[in-house]
Amino acid sequence: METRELRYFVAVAEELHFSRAAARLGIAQPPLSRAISQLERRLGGALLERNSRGVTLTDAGRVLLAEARAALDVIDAAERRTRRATGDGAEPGLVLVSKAGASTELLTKLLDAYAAEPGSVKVEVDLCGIGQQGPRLRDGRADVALLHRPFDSVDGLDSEDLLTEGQVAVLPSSHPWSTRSQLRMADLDDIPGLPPMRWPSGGGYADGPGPEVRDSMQLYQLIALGRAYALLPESARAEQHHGIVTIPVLDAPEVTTVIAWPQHSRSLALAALVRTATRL
Amino acid sequence: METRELRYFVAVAEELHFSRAAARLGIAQPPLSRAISQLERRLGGALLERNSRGVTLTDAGRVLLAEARAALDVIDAAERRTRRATGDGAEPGLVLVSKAGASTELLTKLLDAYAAEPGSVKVEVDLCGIGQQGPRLRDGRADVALLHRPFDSVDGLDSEDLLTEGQVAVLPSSHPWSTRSQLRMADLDDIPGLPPMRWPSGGGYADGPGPEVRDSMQLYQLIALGRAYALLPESARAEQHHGIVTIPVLDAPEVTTVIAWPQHSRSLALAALVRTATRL
DNA sequence: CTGGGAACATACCTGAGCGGTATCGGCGGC
DNA sequence: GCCGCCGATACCGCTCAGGTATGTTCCCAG
Repeated sequence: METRELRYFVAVAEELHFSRAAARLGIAQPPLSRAISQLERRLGGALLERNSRGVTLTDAGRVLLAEARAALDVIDAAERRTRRATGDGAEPGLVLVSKAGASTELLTKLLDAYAAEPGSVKVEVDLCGIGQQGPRLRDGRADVALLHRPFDSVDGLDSEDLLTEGQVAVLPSSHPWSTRSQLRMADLDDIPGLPPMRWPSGGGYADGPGPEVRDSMQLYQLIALGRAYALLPESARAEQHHGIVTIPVLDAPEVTTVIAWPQHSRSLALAALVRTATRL
Repeated sequence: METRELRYFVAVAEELHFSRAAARLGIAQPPLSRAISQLERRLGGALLERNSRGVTLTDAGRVLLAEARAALDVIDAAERRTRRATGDGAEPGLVLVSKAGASTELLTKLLDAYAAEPGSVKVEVDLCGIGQQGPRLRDGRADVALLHRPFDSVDGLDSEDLLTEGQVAVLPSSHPWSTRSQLRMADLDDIPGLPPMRWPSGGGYADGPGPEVRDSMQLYQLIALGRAYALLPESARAEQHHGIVTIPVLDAPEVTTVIAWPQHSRSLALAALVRTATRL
C-alpha cells in the first residue's frame, strides 16, 4: 500500500463523498474512484458501500480508516524527525515540550544541570497547552516531554519517573475555605458554589459543570475570579498568583512527573538528557 | 514520502550497498540511486555518505532508518488487519495469541466463558513461541494477546491485568534439591551445576551460561535432562511432566498475566472478550 | 410518469516518472 | 598503471496517475 492510496482513502472515508474528497485532495473525481477501486481489489474486499446517494464505510473500511490515520501520522512524524536531524536549519539540538506553567522548578533545574554536562547540545523548550505534549512527541515536533501521570497518557512512549508529589487544592483567596489548613478529597465534592476546573484529557474535555481551560494562565485567572477550583501538584505552590490560595489535600492521588520520549529513539543527546533528569 | 521510497531507503541502509540493495528489491541499481537522491533532495539533506568504497549512514539517515522501519511495520499491520476484516476468507472472528504452554488454565476458562457470552464470535487461538505475542499483535496477525509482565513488554499496547502470581523453580527430579519444600532467590544463584534457562526477551537472548529455548516443550525437556532450571509462574505447576519438580520460590518477583490489544482498537467483539477476561 | 440533477463508474487520452540498459568517473588494490 | 568495484549519469520505453468527456443509476420534483 502506498501512502498516496492511504491519503486518498482517508479523504473519501472522512468526506463520505468522492467529489468533495477529490476537491480536498486537489485531483479530479475519476482518478480517485479508480484509486479506491484498485485498493479494494488489492485488499480483496469492499471498503465502501456506494449508495448512489453518498457513501458509507464497511467494517473493513472502518478498520482501514483507523489504521491508515495511524500510519499516516507515523509517516509524517518520520519525515519531521528526519528533517530535523538533517541539519538543514540551525541544528536545534533537542526539542523539549512541557505544559506551560507546570514543573517550572524541575524544568529549570533539569535544563541547568544538562547544560553543565560535557557534550550537551542546545535544548529548545516548547511550552504547550495542557495535554498537548503527547501529540507533539508522537508527531515528531519534539524529542522529549515532561508529562504528569495520571493526567497524561504515556501509551506508546518510553518514560522515566522523576518526581512524585501530593496535590493541593487551588482556591480563590476570597473563598470561605481559604483559611483552612488542609482538606480531604471528600470535601471537594461539595465546595459551596465552586465547580472543579476541566482540562483536556484523552483528546477532549470530560463532562461536568466547571469551566474548560487550555493553559495555566486561564486556570489561575478563572480561580482568582472565583469561577472554579483546581486540584494541582504541590509544586504549583511555587507559582505566586494574586487572588488564590493553595491548601494541601491529604488523600489526593499522587501525581508523578515523568520524562518521556518516543520508543526506539536512538539519540545520544536524548539519552544524556534523560540520564541527567533521573539523577536530579 | 511514499512507502516505496521508505522500502528503498531501508534496503540501502541495511545493506550499505546500492547494488545489493537493488538486487534485494528486484530492481536495477540506477533507479535506486535516483530514488534515494530524490528522497534526500526532498528531505533537504544527506541520508547516506558515499565513500566510493561502500556507504555509511549519516545521523539523519540513522533517524530515518528507525522511523522508516516503524512506519513500514505500521503499514503492513494496517494491511493485514484490513484484509482480515474484509471477510475474504471464512471470517475468523478474533485471533488470540498466547505463549504455547503458558496460562493454559486461564486461557481455557477465558475461551469457555467468552463462548458462553451472547453475541460472541469465533476465537482462533495462535500458540506462539516465547516472546512472539507482542510482534504478532503489532504486525496485525492477532487481535489480542496474553502476556506475562515483567517478561513481555506492553509498550505501545493497551492492557488489563488478569492474574498476579508468585513463581516456582522448575528443577530436574533427579536434582539433589528436588526434595526441598521451598527456596529463595539467593539460593538460585548457585544451584550446584545447573544454569538458568534463557529465553528471548526484548528481541534477543540475554547473555549467560544456560541453554536457549524458544518454547515450553524445549524448556521442560531440557530441565528433565538436567541441563538447566527455570523460574516460572506458579500456574506452571498444573503442567504435568516427567522428570521435573516444582518448588516455590518465596521471594521471587511476581508475574502478572495481562490481556493486551493494539491501541485504538475499535472492535466490539474484542471489547467483549476483554470484559469477559477481567471478570474471570 | 417523466425530466432533471446528483453522484459514482467507465472510456479514453496524455504526460510524468519509474525502471531498464549503457556508460562514465572515482578510488583502491595488485 | 591497469583493472575491478561501485555509485552516478544519460537516455529510452512503457506503465500508470491524472485529466476530460460521458455513461449509469437513483432520487426527486412536478
